[in-house]
Amino acid sequence: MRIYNTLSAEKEDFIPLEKDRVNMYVCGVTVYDHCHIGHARSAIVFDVIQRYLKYKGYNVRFVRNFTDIDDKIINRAKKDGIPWDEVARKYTDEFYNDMDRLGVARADMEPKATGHIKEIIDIVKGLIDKGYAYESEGSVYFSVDKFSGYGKLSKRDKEDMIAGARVEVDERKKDPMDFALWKASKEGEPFWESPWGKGRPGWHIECTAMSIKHLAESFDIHGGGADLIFPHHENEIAQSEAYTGKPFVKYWIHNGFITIDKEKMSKSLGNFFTIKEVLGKYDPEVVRFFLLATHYRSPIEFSDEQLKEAEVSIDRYYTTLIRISDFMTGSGGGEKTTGSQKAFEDAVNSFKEKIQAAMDDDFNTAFTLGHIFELIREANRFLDAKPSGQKAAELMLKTKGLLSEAGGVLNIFSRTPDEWRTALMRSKKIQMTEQDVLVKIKEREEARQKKDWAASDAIRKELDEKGIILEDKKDGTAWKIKAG
RNA sequence: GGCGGCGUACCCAAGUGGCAAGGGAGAGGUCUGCAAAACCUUUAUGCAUCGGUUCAAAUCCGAUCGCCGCCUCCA
Repeated sequence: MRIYNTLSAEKEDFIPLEKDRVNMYVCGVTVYDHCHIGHARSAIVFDVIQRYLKYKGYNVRFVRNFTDIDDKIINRAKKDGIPWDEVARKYTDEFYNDMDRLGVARADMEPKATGHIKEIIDIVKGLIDKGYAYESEGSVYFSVDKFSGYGKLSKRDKEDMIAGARVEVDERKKDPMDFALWKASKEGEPFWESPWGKGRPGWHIECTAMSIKHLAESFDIHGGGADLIFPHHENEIAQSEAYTGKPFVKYWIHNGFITIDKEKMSKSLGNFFTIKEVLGKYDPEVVRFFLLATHYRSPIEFSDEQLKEAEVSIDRYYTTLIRISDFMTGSGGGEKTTGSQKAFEDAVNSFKEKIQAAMDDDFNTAFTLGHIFELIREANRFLDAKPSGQKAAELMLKTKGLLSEAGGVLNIFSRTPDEWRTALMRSKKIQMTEQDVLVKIKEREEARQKKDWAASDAIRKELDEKGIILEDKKDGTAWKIKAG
């Protein structure tokens, strides 16, 4: 398996520190507001990575934190006139609600910064003792100059950064590049007692404390959005390696952004859609598919059109599933081989290998989806040739299993076609009930018996205008929701 | 200004040295009472542009143009 490592800036063979075991830490969210679709991308990307590692047989320990104390939370609390911890609680609940809907699994450990104040203080003390940090007016800063590897993740040196000009000016720091490990609290702000007085943790230190506590001083994978590379992850490396004297993380994985009109979606630009908004228009599976149809490191332009295409693609999957089960229930008869059987068998037999090769190559979910649709095409082609008999049934059953296994890693394609149709009815806000549709189908069937094609077509048209498509089959009329 | 990334068909998007995946849209066809679905054919001798290396380049190297990100809280 190969993974692109931000630290080395190239794809590397994945060799965990401990055989068959993967320790993985992903930066979660700061709970001060609703999550937007960019947060969804990050969560889904690492959810899939975590699922695939488990699928490969690794014993994965996956930690995803919550930042539940921070300036933004304090400001939000002031603005809303509620206690800061209520803000944190509220948006933690919102996060879970969004993630559950998106099919993002819970991590094995989901620690919070405020639950690790003691560990944080111990590390800050340790860093002061080792000479990497200093106290100033009740705050503690990390001295960037003391850590020689500073900049190795974000590939920049100190001079470059200062040349960038926008470096925070703060009288209390010895050097403008230094960052806070512990922040003295102002009047009326939440605080914890510490050797340096009342205060709260800086942003970066919580991840050091929690990853060391719940994983180890050195672990395999650390992930997050690409915007965390600097300063967050760079600072994490500095303080962690200074503290332990050991390499902090072996593989750094960062996902790309979602863009709107080519610009990064962000809170500050205001060009974002919340997860809730998007899920008001599209089924969660559609959102997941849309986000996984592009490689995790590439930017994704958020687009209604692309979301609709994702919906059409998923519909193609479930439509094929219906064809397969129609075939299974109707398949009797003698063995009948067809011309397309060989190609289909090849596709079936090579499928698993292709999927794993795609995922092994830096988690290429887009390529994986390509393979899935290749198999779908072969299955449809095979069915078009009207095969029959035991051998054909076995092949179809195997196909169904393979598709479901691949879908399982991505956590899509896990519903029944009926559930998908119901989900589409909901997300497209179709006004008719299933019962209404069945009544119309019956009416039309009667017209068709009488060969009253005008009446029959009128009903088809009427339903079509409501987004419902009728399909006449040998044993009756089926219906589906128009996707896209 | 420094550092990094991207540019593949009408749209989206894989592919990082060996015949250009996949999805959508378009056109034609098979099937159908008509449809839908599905399948078949078709749509890049071409991968921003110009050079170079190589038996072989979308892929490696150099230059140019365009777009974006990070350097400040950010997924």
